[in-house]
Amino acid sequence: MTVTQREGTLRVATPAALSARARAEVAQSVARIFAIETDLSPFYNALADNDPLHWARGGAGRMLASPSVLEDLVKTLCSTNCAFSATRRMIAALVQLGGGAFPTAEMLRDAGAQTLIDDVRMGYRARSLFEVAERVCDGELDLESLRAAGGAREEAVAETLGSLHGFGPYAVAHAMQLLGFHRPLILDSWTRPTYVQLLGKRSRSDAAIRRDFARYGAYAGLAFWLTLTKDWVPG
DNA sequence: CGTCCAGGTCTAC
DNA sequence: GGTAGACCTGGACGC
Repeated sequence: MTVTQREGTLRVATPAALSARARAEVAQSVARIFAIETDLSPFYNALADNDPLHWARGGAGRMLASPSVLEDLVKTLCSTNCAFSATRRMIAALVQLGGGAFPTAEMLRDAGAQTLIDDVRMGYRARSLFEVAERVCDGELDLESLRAAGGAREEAVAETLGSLHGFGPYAVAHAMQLLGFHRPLILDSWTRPTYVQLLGKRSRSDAAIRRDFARYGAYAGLAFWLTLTKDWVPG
């Protein structure tokens, strides 16, 4: 499957023709991957002409996400306390567990925590992932309802995510960005030094960093991310 | 071959 | 409320 952009429209090409049902599923997945329902116009409109992020009005700021919230949370969990190469290895192992696609909550639960340890080699993260999978299967946790585009409340989402084992401040902030809540700053061992270097300073506390972006209000976390990744944007 | 630690978090003081 | 110590794993290092 390939996705191309032309004249403000995303076009999806598949190797073979799809049924109407499959087309709808692909369309929904692509929409979620590119956060189509996220409306960034309040952020863009609030940027003054002399704002250092004024360039973002060209359309920057969409976070690439996964088709499902579960997948985003698992990927986030697998990014904690390890090198990015390890994150990718764990995700690849999970996809193998899923038979070539990302596994469902049922598949993760049925696999069992020990398989997550022995085969996926997730280490102590296996417990956290298994607990989430179990709660989703039990109907106790409705992850898809946490999307901003679905009308979820920011405070409630932060509380729910924070209550999950293995989800501390970094993981919650990261997951919330992917869910369409752009306030929390993703503070980790990459963003902190990157920002400090950008500032040309020797160090800066988390509190000071938050103060630097407080004026962006509900988009503070997005503003922080855009500041760090400006050189990722072509042109 | 041992030590360190990377896109952190939890627990126990 | 703040902070050591432990925690799986596997690359990257020093010796």
